[in-house]
Amino acid sequence: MSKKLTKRSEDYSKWYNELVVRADLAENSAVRGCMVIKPYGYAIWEKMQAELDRMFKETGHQNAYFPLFVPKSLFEAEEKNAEGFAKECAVVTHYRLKNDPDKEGKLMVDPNAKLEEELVVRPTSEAIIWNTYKNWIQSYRDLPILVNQWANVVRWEMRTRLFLRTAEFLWQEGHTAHATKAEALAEAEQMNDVYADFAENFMAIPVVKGLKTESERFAGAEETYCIEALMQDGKALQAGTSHFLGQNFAKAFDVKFATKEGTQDYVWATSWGVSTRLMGALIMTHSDDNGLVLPPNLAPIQVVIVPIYKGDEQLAQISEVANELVKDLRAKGISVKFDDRDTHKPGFKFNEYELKGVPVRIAIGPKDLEKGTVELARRDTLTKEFVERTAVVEKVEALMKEIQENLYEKSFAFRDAHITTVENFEEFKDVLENKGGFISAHWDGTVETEDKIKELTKATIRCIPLDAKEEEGQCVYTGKPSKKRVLFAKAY
RNA sequence: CGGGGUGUAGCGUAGCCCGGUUAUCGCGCCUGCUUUGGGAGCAGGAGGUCGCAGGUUCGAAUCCUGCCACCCCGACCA
Repeated sequence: MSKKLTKRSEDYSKWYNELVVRADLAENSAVRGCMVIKPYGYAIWEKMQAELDRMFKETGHQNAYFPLFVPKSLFEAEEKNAEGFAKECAVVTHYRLKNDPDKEGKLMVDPNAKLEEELVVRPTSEAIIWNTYKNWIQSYRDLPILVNQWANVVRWEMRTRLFLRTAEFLWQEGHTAHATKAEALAEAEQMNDVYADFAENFMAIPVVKGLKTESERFAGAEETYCIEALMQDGKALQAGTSHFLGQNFAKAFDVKFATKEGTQDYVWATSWGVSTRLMGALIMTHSDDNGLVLPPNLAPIQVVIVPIYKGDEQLAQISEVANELVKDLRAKGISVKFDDRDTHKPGFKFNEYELKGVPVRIAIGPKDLEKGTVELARRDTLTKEFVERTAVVEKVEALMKEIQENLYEKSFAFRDAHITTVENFEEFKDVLENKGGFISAHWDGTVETEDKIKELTKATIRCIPLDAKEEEGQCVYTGKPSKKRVLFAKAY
């Protein structure tokens, strides 16, 4: 195996897979379609969780936990939701194994231990949660309920890809109940804004906020808000969704409440989620041919210090300087690793930390001891400079902000350059084929046209941007009148 | 589930068509010495049910049959 990664330009999928594995983020497991998230990858996910959790709580939400198993009868209560997920459900049918009488040392499913009712392993938790909410809600005084759950879900996908689509994935799912439609709608929109804020300001990933078309909408939702990001290969990635569920689940699970006026009404609902798929978005937005590039906000290690030395005596001298730096940087809340392993050479370490996306690297060698400097390297620009030892802490502190901003600006510029406005179908196909990215075009609003375009080009409507201007135009495919442009793209 | 492909050491592979000593090479791993400012060099070493089962043969990684697993392209999809 070559030491260098496959280049992005050569084979984007291969580059992605190699990067995920070699940067120590995750790997395929022995279980079909399931992935092992390795400690380094999980540390990044934990940072994301912590920030999201903070944002949820800031907007009044609390965490709770609901069962992994959903009895089939509950699962099928909301018909559209059930239908939408039916084809990818793992189902538990038995509760016991026994020794196989025909095969020594082997086990078999005990046919006498068949469950009376099958249990669906949750592909999403609306059903079990709304069945529970029924018991929690009697009056408008019980509302709103603003609950989030951190959990794993299972969707038995045919084809899987590390982080982007795995049979089991980690996510958070918020499930809220409200007394009015307006309040529920505001909640759905608010949480989509939270996601956008998180993606852009924390992950440095620019996103388009929008609404899904009817055919792309969550099964069981009245309206699906989403954030769409653009990957470096020109394909779009749905990074988060927030659904206005109307009264669909309240009706399916008979959740009524007494209003202030003394009447009975069904509860209004939302649900919203982001998953470990965001890790995929992170990787495919910022990384380069040398490996992962992490925004400082997400980096488990923000600064790594690599000593360059001959002999124990020199290492001791360098360690003294390094340890002081570690202390000073930590005092500023910066996470630092001093890599004094004697088992690897500096050049090896440089490449390793680049592969892992550590934002800033400090190298200290004999020359630096002499001059009172350190060598400071940025992962995002791959530039190096010598900095006075006394100025390092201040410099690094500034770099944390600068790199975070630079990554956002870089990906914003790329995204911006890949939103192409087109007026006719020839142009549409040409841009899709040769340039990629989002295509801003008029659409006549029908499912038929959307399907036809998908069939012909593999592009789907990623969203109807929330900030789309009213303008008179003609559908890019049928020529029928249209009042707004929508964003098309090939998607992950 | 349809169409195509692949299974050889931890990873990536040669050998297979045309059967024949001890199964090739690279990375990684172990030991020693020399090294250390961009993935070290040299020397030595360990590691294999050639996916599984059966068949043909004096002899099978190689040929035949069956099975299994995985990958790619569809359908599905956060």
